[in-house]
Amino acid sequence: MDVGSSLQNRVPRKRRKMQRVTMMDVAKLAQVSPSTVSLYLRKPAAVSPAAGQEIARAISTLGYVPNLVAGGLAAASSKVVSIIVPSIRNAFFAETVSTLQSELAAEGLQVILGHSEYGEEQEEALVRTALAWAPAAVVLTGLSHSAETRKLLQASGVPVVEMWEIGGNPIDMAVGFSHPQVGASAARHLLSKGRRSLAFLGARMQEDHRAAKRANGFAEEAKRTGHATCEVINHPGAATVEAGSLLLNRALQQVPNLDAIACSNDLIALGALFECQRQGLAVPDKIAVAGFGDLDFSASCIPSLTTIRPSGDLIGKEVARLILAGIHGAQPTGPSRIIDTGHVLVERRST
Amino acid sequence: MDVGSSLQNRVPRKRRKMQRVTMMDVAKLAQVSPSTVSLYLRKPAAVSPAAGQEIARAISTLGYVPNLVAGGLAAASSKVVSIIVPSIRNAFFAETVSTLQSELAAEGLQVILGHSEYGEEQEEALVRTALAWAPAAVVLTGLSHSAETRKLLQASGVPVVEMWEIGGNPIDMAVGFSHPQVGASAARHLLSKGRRSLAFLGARMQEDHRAAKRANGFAEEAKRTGHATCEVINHPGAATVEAGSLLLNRALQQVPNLDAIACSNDLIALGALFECQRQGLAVPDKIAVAGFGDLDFSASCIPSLTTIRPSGDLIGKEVARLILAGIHGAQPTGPSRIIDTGHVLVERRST
DNA sequence: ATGAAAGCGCTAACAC
DNA sequence: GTGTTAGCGCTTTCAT
Repeated sequence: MDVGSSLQNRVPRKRRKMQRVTMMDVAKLAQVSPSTVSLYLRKPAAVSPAAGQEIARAISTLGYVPNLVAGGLAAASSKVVSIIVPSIRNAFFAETVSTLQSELAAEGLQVILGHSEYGEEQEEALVRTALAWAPAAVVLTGLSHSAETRKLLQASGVPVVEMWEIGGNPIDMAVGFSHPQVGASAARHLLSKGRRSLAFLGARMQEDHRAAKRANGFAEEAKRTGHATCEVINHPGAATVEAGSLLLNRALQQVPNLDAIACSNDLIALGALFECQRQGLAVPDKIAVAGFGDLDFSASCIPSLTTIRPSGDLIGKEVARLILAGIHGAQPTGPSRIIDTGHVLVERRST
Repeated sequence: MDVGSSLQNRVPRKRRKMQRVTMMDVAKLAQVSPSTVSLYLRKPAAVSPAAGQEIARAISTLGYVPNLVAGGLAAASSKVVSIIVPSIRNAFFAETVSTLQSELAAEGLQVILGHSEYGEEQEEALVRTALAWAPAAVVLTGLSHSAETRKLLQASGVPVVEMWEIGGNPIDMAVGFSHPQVGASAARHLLSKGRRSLAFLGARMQEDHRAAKRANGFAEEAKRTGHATCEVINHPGAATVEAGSLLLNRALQQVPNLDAIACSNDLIALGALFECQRQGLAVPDKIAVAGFGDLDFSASCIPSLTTIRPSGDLIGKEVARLILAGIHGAQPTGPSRIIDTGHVLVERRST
């Protein structure tokens, strides 16, 4: 039992930081070399059963927890995936991040989270710190980024996945769907119901480029298909139920004989629904309402809400798949680096 | 200029990993030693203006990004805060995490996220990996954890903040409010409106201990104050609008003359509201409805929802404050390590 | 104010 | 299968 003595020279005369248990301590207790412990930790099958037993015992008696920081430094790539979304308060991104986190955690990857708040400079700063972690991958939202952000990412050589949007050219990989097409789908649906005086209600579209693209797709399809009128109305603040009420009122003022609205978000649609109820406007008889997102309440509100489901879950899964494939060696090239998760129009009572 | 020759021995004959720009490269370009660069990065004022200029120039021409992994290893504590919540899909936690992330990012700290999905074993695993990052702090949700989790955390010496609950004894620090008191507030409010046949509608209370405590507090207050009846009804699945509809129907069956309900979550309350509307039960005349959370829609739904606001934002701010105070040296002791953020009952039309 | 030197705890060749 | 040997890129005394 020479453990005690050898432990002593681990105590320097100066700094004393609670002396974390290291791999070396485990190695000593188990009577093997540190590299064997390291090997055991990464591929248990590669060490002899006997040594494995000893190591396992040592680990548990010492309560050893591997230091991933040191591991990341030595391996020159940390087990971290950095995810940058505009806001985690947004149910869409919360869903994707949640799924992504679970999928990646199952493979031993950690998620580092950042919020850009829809700002490109903020995003750039986040990307900079993200790269400082030598991450296994970085995940960004959308395809619009500052030139510097793209440069940083490209120069880093780190796998990059842009999510929630396709249709431009990605830095590296992309998983998502086309926002103009979502807008067009909504327009076609409303038009097919015989509606002709349309409005698109959106929030924060000066910053949220994806919402703006949905609005454009909607307006263009409305115009293209013929004799419908279409107004796009923006609320500069966040997409909330409250904003939905305000927007509906503005639409009512600006669009004569308004008979249908599409919203950039189900929260806005819900607010519009409430406002219609308050004003005694029958939905869908007088005004048809379509949303986007298929949120929690959309199936159960009154009337139930026709909406477009983007599948944040699926996006999360596909992003995870791409990242894990990259880590496990398979480097997909060509079209498999862009995945279209599509969108589904869910017709309910509100139209 | 002997820079060239010394650069050569950085290129080993074997692995070649895209040769990241290091602090040493910066030092060479700026004609100073690496430690001066390091110093400059941490306290720019401590190096001479001349050297500072050179270093800054070198950094920007090389596009140097410091490696935080290496820094964390050398400094024996990484600039990471690990946050573990039951689910980020839950608007409560999304709000707190969002605030926390912003506050910490402003001080150069990264947030690592984990989801326990309300499972203690899952939480334990997450805590284990969290500690593997030698984090500056770890943030947990609630006060219920496995014994092993507590032990791990205590042994690690890392600052721990438990949030969204107080009233037990925390591992280290706690920021939140008392859930039984929230339940009691709801009960008192309903009682004060003359209601006597009460029900508490909750979801996932077998796992969500905090919701269960709100239910208990509600039931006890109802009984304590006298001649009211109270039934607690649980939906095993997640707290959704859909669940709210189901729960209201069960309450209607189980409680004769039901005249008021309190819900463990505004989503459930919203579902109940919709179901009342569907069944033609006037709210609040026939049934009063109170929620918890003050979510986005609560002020604008019909009728607007009386609810209890827990202030996830404030919790996030206070947690950040505690963590930053710890890092900056000030070690608060005693009662200042437990912060009660309280709760506010927001009375609206539904009661 | 600046630099030299000694690690932080681990991984990954490579030899045995 | 196991141990030896070098680092990974940075921080931090301690001298100068």
